[in-house]
Amino acid sequence: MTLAGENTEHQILIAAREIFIAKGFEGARMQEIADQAGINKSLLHYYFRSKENLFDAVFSEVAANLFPAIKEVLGAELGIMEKITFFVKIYVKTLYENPFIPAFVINTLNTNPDRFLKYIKKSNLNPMLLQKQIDNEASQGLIRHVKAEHLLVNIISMCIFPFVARPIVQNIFNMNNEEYQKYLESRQNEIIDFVLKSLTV
Amino acid sequence: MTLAGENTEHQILIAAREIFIAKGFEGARMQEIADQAGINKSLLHYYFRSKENLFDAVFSEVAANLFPAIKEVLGAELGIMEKITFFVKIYVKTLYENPFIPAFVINTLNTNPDRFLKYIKKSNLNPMLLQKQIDNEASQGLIRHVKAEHLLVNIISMCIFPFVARPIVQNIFNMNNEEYQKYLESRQNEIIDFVLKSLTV
DNA sequence: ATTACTTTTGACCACATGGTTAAATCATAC
DNA sequence: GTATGATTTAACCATGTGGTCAAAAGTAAT
Repeated sequence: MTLAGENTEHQILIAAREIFIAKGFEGARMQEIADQAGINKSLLHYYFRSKENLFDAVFSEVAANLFPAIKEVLGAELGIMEKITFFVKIYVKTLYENPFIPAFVINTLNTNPDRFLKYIKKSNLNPMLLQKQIDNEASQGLIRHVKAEHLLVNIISMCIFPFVARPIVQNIFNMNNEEYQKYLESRQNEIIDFVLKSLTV
Repeated sequence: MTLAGENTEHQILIAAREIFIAKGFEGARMQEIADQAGINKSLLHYYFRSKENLFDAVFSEVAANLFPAIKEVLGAELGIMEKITFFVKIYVKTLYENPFIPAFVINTLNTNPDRFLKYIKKSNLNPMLLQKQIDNEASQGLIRHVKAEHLLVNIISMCIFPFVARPIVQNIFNMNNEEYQKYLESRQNEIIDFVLKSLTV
């Protein structure tokens, strides 16, 4: 593959990513992706045989970037409290920079479950270790005892939800866009506070 | 409108609801809805002029059922602790009975924001009252001080997320379907615990 | 039974969609 | 510069889509 080719392919992926994220698999149009990439529609099929293939290329890349952050932090050499603090900060920041990805993944997850199953690639995210650490620190009286599958889901829920349900939340609390940005930022510390307080013995 | 007509219209709405929830607006096919309802495709257009209209009828009904529960509980004559307990129990139960609705709403919200805006119908959900109550109980030393817009979002996040991200969560924690059902049930008390512990002074 | 009206159907249409193909253009090596 | 292979394009195609329409079937009153 020559340089021109690689560049084109990259342009296509960028364009496809944008369109697919905005409209989902069914809502996206090959022509629109081509326009966005500034190329002929046939080129899409030249580089990626079909819409499915193109989507897969986009989705696998997007989905792949969702887990490493979690995994890395959870595996770090830190106490639970510090891990949580680190995780929330990193995760919310990541979401802040890619605010539409969670809704895209959730959408794909629920309307094309089969398509998603290809990428489950055993996330290698082993919650057993986290549970061990929790049990350990709990027996030392540092935190109260909780189940990892609840703690982790609780934290991730609170991080992600304001991004996927933004219009609702924004409306209920009567915020304009600027205020919502600030709200999202302020949630970092609020979530950390909320969780740590809850873990206090 | 005769009885036959009302019945047919109802059948259509039931079928449309099922298909739209499963596949979203773009993914749903009028023919499929007609088949599901056991009628001719033309009848869809006879009762609802267009796909948009049919979707609107479905969505407004589905969305409308999302808020009253929240509103009712929040307005009740209960202390914060009791309100939270009640709310989580009612809400998770509702979700349990309609597990695909949150993803459907989130999907619509994000891929067709304009379509959603029609239904914002000032939810009448006034968080000011909740904030007043929080401030009040906090000054009495019953709970610590928190902001309503964070507390409410935190609680709702933890209730909804496991339903919209089920495949991911189920995979990470290696649960089969039965185990996930139990997990969802067990979350009721876990969430309540988590929140109440966090509110302790 | 006839009339007037609503409900239901099958045939049809215009158009958008994903995809194909053959030719044109571009690079690169000789 | 010419031959060879990769890249790009324009013109098409088959099919699926939402939607229309006129006719058929059903319903109820007279």
